[in-house]
Amino acid sequence: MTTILDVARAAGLSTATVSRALREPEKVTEKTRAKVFKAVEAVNYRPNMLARNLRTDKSFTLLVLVPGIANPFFANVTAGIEATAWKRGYSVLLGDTRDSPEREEHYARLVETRLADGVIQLSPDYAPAESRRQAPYPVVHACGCELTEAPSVRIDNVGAMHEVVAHLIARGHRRIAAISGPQANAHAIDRLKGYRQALEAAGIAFDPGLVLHGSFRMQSGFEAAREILAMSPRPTAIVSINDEMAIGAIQALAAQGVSVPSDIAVTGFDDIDFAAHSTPALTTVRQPAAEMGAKACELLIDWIEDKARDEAVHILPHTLVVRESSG
Amino acid sequence: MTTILDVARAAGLSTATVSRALREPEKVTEKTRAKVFKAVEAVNYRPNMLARNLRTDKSFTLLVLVPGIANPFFANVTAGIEATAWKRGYSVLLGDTRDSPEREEHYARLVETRLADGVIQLSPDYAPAESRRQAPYPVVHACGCELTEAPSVRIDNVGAMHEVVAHLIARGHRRIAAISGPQANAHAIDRLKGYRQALEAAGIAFDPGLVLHGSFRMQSGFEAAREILAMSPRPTAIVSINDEMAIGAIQALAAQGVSVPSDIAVTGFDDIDFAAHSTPALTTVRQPAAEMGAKACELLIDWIEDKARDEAVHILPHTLVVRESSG
DNA sequence: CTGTTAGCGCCTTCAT
DNA sequence: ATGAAGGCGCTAACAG
Repeated sequence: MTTILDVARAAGLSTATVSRALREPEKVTEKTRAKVFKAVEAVNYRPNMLARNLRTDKSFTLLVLVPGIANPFFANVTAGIEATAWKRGYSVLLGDTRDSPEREEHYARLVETRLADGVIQLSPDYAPAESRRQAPYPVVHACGCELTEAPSVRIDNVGAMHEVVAHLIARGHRRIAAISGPQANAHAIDRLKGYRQALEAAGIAFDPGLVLHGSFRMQSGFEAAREILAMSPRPTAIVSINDEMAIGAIQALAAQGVSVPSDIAVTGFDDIDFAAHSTPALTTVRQPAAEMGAKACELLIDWIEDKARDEAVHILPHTLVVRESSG
Repeated sequence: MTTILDVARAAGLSTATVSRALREPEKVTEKTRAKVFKAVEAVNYRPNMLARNLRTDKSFTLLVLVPGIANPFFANVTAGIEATAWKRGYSVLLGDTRDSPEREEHYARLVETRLADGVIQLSPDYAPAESRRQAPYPVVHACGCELTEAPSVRIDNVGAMHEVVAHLIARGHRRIAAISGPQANAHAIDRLKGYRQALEAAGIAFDPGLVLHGSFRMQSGFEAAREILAMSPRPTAIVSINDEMAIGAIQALAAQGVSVPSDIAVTGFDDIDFAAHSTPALTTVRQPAAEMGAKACELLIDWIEDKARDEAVHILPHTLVVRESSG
């Protein structure tokens, strides 16, 4: 293995000068720089980052904590993070928590061992505020909820779901079922809040019996739709808290010969790629996934490098995308 | 920051003993071990991995090169990799190449700087065989093609597509269009080969005019389907090389009032989650995505740790999953 | 079984 | 502008 010493010898210089030529080229003569570069080529030198990392006590690595990388929305956020990290010279460590506390604990440990300079968290309920404030390393949330503290990025989940429901009400719907997520899920809570607000604004009484709790997965949307079909009177619209469950619901409806949107309208949330290409195309809320990841990544790297923590909650714009499924 | 020296002092031992107690507990007295653990707790010690990595010249990190993490199939392979890496004490660095040579080059550089102990490549045409053989670090392919060398994991792409086409032929189809991928894509080449073989076996002449080249994305499947509808005589079936393009095609067909499968049958490839929940549900080939990732990860770690390179190409079983879209 | 000691490769004062 | 030298925190011989 060739080291910086090999380069120094080949160039007839000291290791200190080689190091400078490589990291702060302006602090070195033009001629010296050329000699160094030539020597680097000659001995095919690659700096040993393990050594550099130890010496500088930085890993230039970001840990991304994802509840599930197979979820297209999170995959897109992650892609945005990776793109930005790449631009700024950082690498991305992938931590798939699978909503397991054990795994989160493990990955938290990883940062404490200096393997990452900071964390981007995609799950809003990862850590209670108290423990987060005490985290000995920078943490930024990319998909926050109402309670998520700065520095963080999110959309207005409450307002977005409010718009969705208002859209359905404007279409004449008054009995609107909701497919929510796990009871304690922060995004589910926010979006359900928007659902209730919209009903209230329209003078429609909230009926807890119309709210079902799924798991964010297609299958649970499928099952929820069957339950909804059994309700009487039968709802004329279903809002789902994410696109996957909406797609599962549409399938269940189609299987029962219930036509969407003419019999029942369905809406999703996220605007993953498949939403635009489902049959019928899904009305949903577009979250700027990649931008959310990118912004969170910027905030984190700024924090790491400037030592200055951004104290803002960045609320990115969402869009109600009306397609066929809402009539 | 607390170091191993702090622990040693708190325990009244040498740093060497502390190191042993932590890494090779069996080489140390029960009593010593207890003292060390207590001291670790007392000073809240976390080993500095940057130092350990330098000293041992290992990073316990694997670089995963993905053509696009937003692609659900690759996301699932990655999830399989992460799960196995976690079990064996490794971390996963995510490298999204976006099919860009510049990015691949960059990430290759990363491994040469010791930031990763090896690479798992998900794109079969990443590097020509020649350069791979010379790679100074372990590389394992998780989604190989016919030409991919060992150590690697793949399915029988040729045989799988052969089955798909044979299935359609058995249903009475003789004019079968294909939505392929980019001309040079290795998976596209393999699968197209299976398509031709199946036609040949049935005595159906291969018609290059029936083969369209997409980009693996839904939109390109959508566009391809429109072209297919304009063909005369019109094909009675469409095989797509992946599920996304098949879903895009189904949407285009539905938009034109063409019914699937009664007017035209459609098949996909991969069996991503959405395939089972599309309308109509998609006939496709199930690739064991997570298992492929897991196996590749095992091979890579074995190689890294044993210094013994597995010389086999592991061909995992696929399954033809017949659903509604093929009639 | 435990302690002493010598680096891993690099960066960074401190001199010159 | 360049060089000499020390040390980041840890592990691995080598002694005892």
